[in-house]
Amino acid sequence: ARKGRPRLLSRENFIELCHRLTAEDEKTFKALWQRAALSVDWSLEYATIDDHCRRTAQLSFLDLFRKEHVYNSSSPTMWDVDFQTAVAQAEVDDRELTGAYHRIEFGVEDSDESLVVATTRPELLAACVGVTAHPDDARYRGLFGRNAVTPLFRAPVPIFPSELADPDKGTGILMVCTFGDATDVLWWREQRLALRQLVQRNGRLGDVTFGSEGWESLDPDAANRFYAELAGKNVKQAQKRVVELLRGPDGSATGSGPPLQGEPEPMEHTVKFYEKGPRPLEFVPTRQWFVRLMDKKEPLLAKGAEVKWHPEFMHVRYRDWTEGLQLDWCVSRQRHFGVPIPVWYPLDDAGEPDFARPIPAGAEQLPVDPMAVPAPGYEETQRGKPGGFIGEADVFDTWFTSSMTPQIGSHWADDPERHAGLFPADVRPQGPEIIRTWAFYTIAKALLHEDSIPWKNALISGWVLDPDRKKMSKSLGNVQTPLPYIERFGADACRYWSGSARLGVDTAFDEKVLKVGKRLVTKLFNAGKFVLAQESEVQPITAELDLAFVAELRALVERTTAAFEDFNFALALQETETFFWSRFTDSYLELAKTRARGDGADAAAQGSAVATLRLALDVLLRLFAPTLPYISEEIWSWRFAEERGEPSIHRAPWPGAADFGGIAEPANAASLERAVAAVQAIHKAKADAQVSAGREVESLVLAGDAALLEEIKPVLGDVLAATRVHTHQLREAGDLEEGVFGVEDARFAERTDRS
RNA sequence: AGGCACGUAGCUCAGUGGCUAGAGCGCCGCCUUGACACGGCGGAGGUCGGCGGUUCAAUCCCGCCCGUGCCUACCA
Repeated sequence: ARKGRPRLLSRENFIELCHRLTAEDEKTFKALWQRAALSVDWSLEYATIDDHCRRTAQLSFLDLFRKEHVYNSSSPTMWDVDFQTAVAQAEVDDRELTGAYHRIEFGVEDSDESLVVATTRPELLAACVGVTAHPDDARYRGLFGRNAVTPLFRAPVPIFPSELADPDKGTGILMVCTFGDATDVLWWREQRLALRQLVQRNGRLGDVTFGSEGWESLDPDAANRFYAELAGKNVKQAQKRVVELLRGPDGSATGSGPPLQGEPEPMEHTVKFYEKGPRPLEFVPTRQWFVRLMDKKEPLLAKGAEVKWHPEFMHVRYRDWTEGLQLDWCVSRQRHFGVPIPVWYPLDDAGEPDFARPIPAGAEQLPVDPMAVPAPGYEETQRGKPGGFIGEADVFDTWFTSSMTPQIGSHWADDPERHAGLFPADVRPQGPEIIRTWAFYTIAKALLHEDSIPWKNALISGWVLDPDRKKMSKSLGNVQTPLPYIERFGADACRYWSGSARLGVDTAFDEKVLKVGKRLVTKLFNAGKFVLAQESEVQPITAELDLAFVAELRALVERTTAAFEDFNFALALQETETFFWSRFTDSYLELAKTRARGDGADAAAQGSAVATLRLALDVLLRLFAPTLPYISEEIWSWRFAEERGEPSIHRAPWPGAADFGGIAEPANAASLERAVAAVQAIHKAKADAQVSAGREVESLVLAGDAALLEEIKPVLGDVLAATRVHTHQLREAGDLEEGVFGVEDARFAERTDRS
């Protein structure tokens, strides 16, 4: 509606354009999500504007209507003058603005007394309907019950006491207007003050006539003369002009000079804005539909406590928001594109709508547009005619539909059996900034419809911050989209990065993490290539080194599974990654590779190593699969897909006891650790001698304490093979650190060129 | 102003009432290794924001303070 341009479009054309645009956006998003390998069942795809969702949202309304949880009323509502629609509390943003206290002298009726109010909104002076101060404020106690007289417009308005007035703010006495802010609305209701609505829906001051009913003035001619200068102006323009008028002596309510006392005094204050709006919200009386929530804080809090929040402290945000609710949920929006509110209103003989007797749609006719279809029991020809009907033109707040996400998925509206099986849902993943909207309204709907929670777990992510730790936003121009990174690093690397972020913790975007992810993918590729290149026959796993490694692998599966079950996918990834890198590729694989190739090993020992390598790859791939779907699927396809008769790793069973059946425990759980320590000592000896780790060793002496030497024996063959030691001796030494080997008298072979 | 979270190596982040506080990146040195140089080995680098307290023992628990982010309130 801004700048008036879209108004050239008809409602129908506008809606048509919206459909076209959303279809394009959907395509883009779907392509991105598929590229990012989101494991979505695309057969269940929906759009919140499609028939199924419109039916669900409208059915939700009808259910709430039947249960009397919704009502329509004409009352001051937060209104965005640019978007020209009502907004809900949850869509409001506070912004710091510089304003100014304007001190304005009022008269007191039938006396020569005066008072000075302080206001930041002098342009609403014509809408002043009262004056109030704190009951204990000695300065003003004598004025309560009498009338003040406004300058310029000479309107007599009641002076009343209110606890809400702060004696320390401004002058301690203030004018009540219809409507400057939420407190004005409160006073207007409590004191049953007059309604002098000045600001119109378009944000401009309307036409009013002082001296007419509701616009009383002691001097209507003067009032109208002044007001003529303001009518039609927007709020900002009107403020400028009214201040000029107040600087003149003519408008004084006391005859003692200009009403404006001194110069306006700049101050900082917070003002409510629609989250997308450029100008402050106004309170404008309009007819709106509301969902009654203010009387349901207790059950809302109870349902919130039933949900398991991850991380737990996010529950506090829900609680704080719910406890702080101040208004029922305004669900009607004055927009073209959206889900229509499925009601009509009967017209009386004079053609006036009876809003107190709305006609709801029948459940069987959903989805329905009351602007296109006649009310039940009426003919289309009766639309707009006396004795006929009109259709509701408003649409729902988008959250009214989005709050039904679990029910949309479970087909609450048309498949009770499916709904019973899928509701409440297991998990809601979402961002922290929409706890007060998406999460809150979804919980509210589940409560109102079925006295249920909508989902058992709420997973609240953190934010991705830009590299300077600032929140990404359009206005800062620091927003990143995933596609360029998917192209540069691959989808798996991007998923590695997002999968590393802890729930509820903000993470600065860092390309380094993508590089690490890409490196992991490459390493997996190479490790997979090596493991599956070992073609010799698989034998039972019996070698001590292999058994010790398998025992560690089994423990890893348990830790990773537990982490996933706790929704701690970052820990699951970290556990698997660390194990893969340090225990598998750096340790076990290096130790077992010679034996697996068959160099000097018997068939049983070789087969044991090959079996272990295959098992490790098989299990690790499946542990990685949720985070790195592409590379794990690729490697899986090389051999396991056919072997297992399961083409996709993503449908293979999760690793568990079945993978470890019949494999014995190692004689010594620390066997792998001992072997690693021995290799490390020999590598260090080579590094000290500045020869490559691959250099053959003619002979060396491996030193260690007696227990250590005993423990190394079962895996010594693998150690010597991995380090290419030809002959060795063991020597008992007491002067080494615990668990550490020493290498003595190493004689390295001459370097030989490999052919 | 209140609430919640965070503050750990140059950077991005793990972590625990007790072994010498960790990883990756970056940095320095060595190794052109046979799945992988997008690799391997070795190394330097930290008063765990500050000050108090509880404890035999605190980076971790408690209090206060400083800084950062978010939420809520203030909106004359």
